[in-house]
Amino acid sequence: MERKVRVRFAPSPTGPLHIGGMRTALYNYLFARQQGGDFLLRIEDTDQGRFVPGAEDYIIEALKWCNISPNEGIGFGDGPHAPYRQSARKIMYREYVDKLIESGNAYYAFDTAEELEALRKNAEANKSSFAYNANTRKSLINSITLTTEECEKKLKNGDHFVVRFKIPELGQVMLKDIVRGDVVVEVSSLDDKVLFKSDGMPTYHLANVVDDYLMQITHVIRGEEWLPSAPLHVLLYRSFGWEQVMPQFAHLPLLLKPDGNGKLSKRDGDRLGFPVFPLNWTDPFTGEVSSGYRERGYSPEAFANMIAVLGWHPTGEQELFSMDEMIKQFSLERVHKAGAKFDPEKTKWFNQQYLKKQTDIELAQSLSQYIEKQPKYSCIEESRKELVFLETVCKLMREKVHFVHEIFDMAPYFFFEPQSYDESVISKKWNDDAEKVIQTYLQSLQTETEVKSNRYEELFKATCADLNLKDGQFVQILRVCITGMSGGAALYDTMALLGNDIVIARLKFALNKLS
RNA sequence: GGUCCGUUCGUCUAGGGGUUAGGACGUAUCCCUUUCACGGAUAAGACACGAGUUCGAUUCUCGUACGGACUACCA
Repeated sequence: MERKVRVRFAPSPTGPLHIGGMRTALYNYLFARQQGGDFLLRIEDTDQGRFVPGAEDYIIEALKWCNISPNEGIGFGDGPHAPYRQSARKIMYREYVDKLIESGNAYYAFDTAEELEALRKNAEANKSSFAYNANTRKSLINSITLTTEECEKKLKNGDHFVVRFKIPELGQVMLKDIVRGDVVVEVSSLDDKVLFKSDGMPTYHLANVVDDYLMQITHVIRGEEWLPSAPLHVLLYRSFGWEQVMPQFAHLPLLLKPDGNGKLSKRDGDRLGFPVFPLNWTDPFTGEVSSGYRERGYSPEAFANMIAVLGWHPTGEQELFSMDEMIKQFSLERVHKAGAKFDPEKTKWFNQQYLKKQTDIELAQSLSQYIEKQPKYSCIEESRKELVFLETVCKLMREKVHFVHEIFDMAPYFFFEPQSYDESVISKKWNDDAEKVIQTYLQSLQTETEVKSNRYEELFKATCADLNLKDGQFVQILRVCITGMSGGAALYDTMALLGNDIVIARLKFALNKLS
């Protein structure tokens, strides 16, 4: 019988999600939406020692920002399988561990962490390695080596114990992975992983399998770092007798560092100057702030598009995909096998592409929000904060930027009176002729009212012609006098927007400063 | 070390037994343009290596090299 597709994103709230985690969430979401299935968010907080305040809220906020909405789970209205936080499901796991112990697939182990650590160190010193497995469990302290009485006594005593999975001695596990094909592993290479910790909490392996079963998950889409433990998970399903409803696996390629090798980590962002997180994050312990894509001015659509094509691509040469297009075209079969090196440069291009799709007024609204947060906001004249003004600014600047905020950052002359003038242009082009041109132009402007863009141009050309000079040589000078800068928006349009009074004032000021 | 995964321009990728191996980012040059951009055009730039299968392999198989993940009472 065809089951309804149900997938989950199951992060651990140990810090902010980075772009790799966001991509995993996205792929789960795309797949669920395309298949008409469910997508749920489950919080895997079985390690109480790694709890980080705020991390869970961060995850929810990041998903919402990116329009990756689970239809079930923490932060999204829960659902029929609540609770969706593993710490709140704690009591359920014990029942399942007991089943495994009863069926002989798991056993109590009483070795302390220190004892095992010593064994590991020892093995390392001998250039070998220690694993709790079929060979070594016979000589360690557990319910296999202990008599039933001894074991019960220890349990009754309240001695600390863990429950370990008993890996079969012989055989192979075959894992069918949608991305990678069949992966075969000898069970003898696996070790007896802890399923149930001495603090009464399950480990990831147990909780993940039990919850996926209970929540009727059909596809496990997760990062490649889980591939090595996937055979264990298969064995777990088998031991529980759940193999018929075992989810299909799809292990996603890793996101790699832009420089060198290795998987992208939280540190790389600060080191290389680009965000690795969707949103800003302040570490609650150190106060350290890591920057996010949202705060850097990326649109969520651009962000989603850019992470989606890092490891997945449909046939053809399309690069830009709306969320709906991605939902339509996504397929796990077309996810790459190899890891993708993250390229921070290309992210800017993606944002630019999405910026181009926005209307002037939409841009003006975003720009307005940005300007309000500027320290010099109060110095800006009121009329230049108005949307109609900003709309024209955006119209003039939109082709020149990757981000809305750059409109403000790159073109301060729309908001402030220039105080200094680009030295490279002045030193090269400011001379007696230039002064004469600006002087004459200023005079003719003073006789005009309501000057339009093409009139500014006409007048400037006429001014130069009257002086027997070529206008082309002096346009740069005019630009610098008006804006202070050597590059920027279409000059005469800029002047028209600013208005004749401002233009005259700026020319006077410049003449004063430069001559 | 062991287990597993991977390898097409610098990067993201399309392709796939016979192709001038395509696109995008970035880089360079040119055109457009009074600037800066946008846009357009052009250029440089890749099938890791060695065998095998085959008339033919970048594509299939096997090795080698290189890279990566995992190897906790973390997820």
